[in-house]
Amino acid sequence: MKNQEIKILVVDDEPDIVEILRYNLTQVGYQVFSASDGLLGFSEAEKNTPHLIILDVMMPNLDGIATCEKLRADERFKDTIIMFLTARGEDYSYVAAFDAGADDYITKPIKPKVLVSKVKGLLRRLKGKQNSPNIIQFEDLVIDSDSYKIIVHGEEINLPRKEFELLFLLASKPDKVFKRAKIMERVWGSEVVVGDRTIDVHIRKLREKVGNKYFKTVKGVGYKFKLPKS
Amino acid sequence: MKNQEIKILVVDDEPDIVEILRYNLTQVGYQVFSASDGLLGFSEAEKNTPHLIILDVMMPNLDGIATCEKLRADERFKDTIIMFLTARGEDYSYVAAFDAGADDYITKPIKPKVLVSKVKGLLRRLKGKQNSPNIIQFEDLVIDSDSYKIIVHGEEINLPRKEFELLFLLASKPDKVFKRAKIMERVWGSEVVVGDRTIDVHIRKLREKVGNKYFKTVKGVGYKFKLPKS
DNA sequence: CTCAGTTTTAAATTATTGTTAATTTTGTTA
DNA sequence: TAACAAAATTAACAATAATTTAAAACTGAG
Repeated sequence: MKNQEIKILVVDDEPDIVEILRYNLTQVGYQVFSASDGLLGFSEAEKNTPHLIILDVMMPNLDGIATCEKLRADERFKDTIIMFLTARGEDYSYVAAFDAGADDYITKPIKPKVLVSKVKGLLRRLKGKQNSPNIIQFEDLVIDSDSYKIIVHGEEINLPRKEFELLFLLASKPDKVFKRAKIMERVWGSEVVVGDRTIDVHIRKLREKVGNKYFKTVKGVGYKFKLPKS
Repeated sequence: MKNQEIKILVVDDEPDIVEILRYNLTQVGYQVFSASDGLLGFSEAEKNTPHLIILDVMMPNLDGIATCEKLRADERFKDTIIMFLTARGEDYSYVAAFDAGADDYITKPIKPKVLVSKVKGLLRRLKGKQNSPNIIQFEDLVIDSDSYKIIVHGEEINLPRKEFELLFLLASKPDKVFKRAKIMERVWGSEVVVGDRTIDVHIRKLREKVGNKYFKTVKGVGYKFKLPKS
């Protein structure tokens, strides 16, 4: 995975700090997003699914620790690396940070070299594990998660977000049945509450657009992505 | 995975440090092994395949960095988490550590709470990955609980939920007789009340689909899954 | 603010699965 | 082996779950 493909989200209420981080990380080639408090940070994370999130501990609305807990409680971010930003000497806070599920922390004032080293180190780990290729391909179906686009025997189709994510989830483990609860958790997130019929409707749209043959209903359990040949 | 099942290897030449680590980690329930230098550490790792290894940077025979590189070069340890132990202030060393493929580091003097927090955090990540495929297999029968599907001499059959769960239960302990009450509890749940004939009917359907030879009735007691050969 | 596209809900319909009840068969035991 | 209880069998029925449609609610871009 190239640096350009790596998304980092910076969450801090001090614009100066955000800028320092953005500057240094952009310099090395990462894509940087930002948000000014925990709540906004969480929605930003939902939107971009960044690879790494840097959270300031002290923030309005939802502090770093709480944000981290919220993220860790969410299936969608189980592989996301979380890093804390803390003022030097606040010793208590970084114990709490690790308890909340953080992967590392960095102290203010920020030293660019240390920052970049840490980030690189943390991301290195990601690379090995990142066994989810951005493109899934079967006979006459290509699923490209960079552009939220699929190609069905030559024809290019853009899928809306939820539809795409549902398809991507199912297709990531062909033949595995995903229970409705799991689908809910992975595609909609644990906090959102929507009816079960919503999943059905999205499946229906996918069957329409992608092809009925790919989707198998397992009544009472969930759905699975079926390989055409088998 | 329970804490008791998690193996941690501590490699350091200072017995005091080893003891501090061992004490704190054992306290939380982990299994702790130790070795006094890099070479011994490596053989110990080969013997126990620990989930996490804590390496001191400064060690005789093979220092931490070199040991880490040696471990990382070995397929068997590609999923092992490696953590470094370093004296505070040796800034250079932890850059080198990450380069060698470390996952994290901790500075001396060791603060127990920080140590345990870090270890927990790193292991959290491991837990998600450790998913064993839930497949039971006999001669000409494969029961795959990921896909709610069975294969009987080559032929794929999709089973409805209750039927599958009943089959899975019985097949999970071949030759063990499951009492009707037990089956009821496990497949239907304790709140639901249905007649005893319901089980019979499901068994019948399974005999039809999976093959009569697998199911043995124990009159007055329940049913068991019988291995064809035995 | 408005519009187009997306997402969710609701309700009628259809399909599948699970349960029951009536009947036959089997196995056990006196 | 007759008599009884338990289990198998069958088909009809009930319950549950999914599909389909259409329309409402929401969202973000301009």
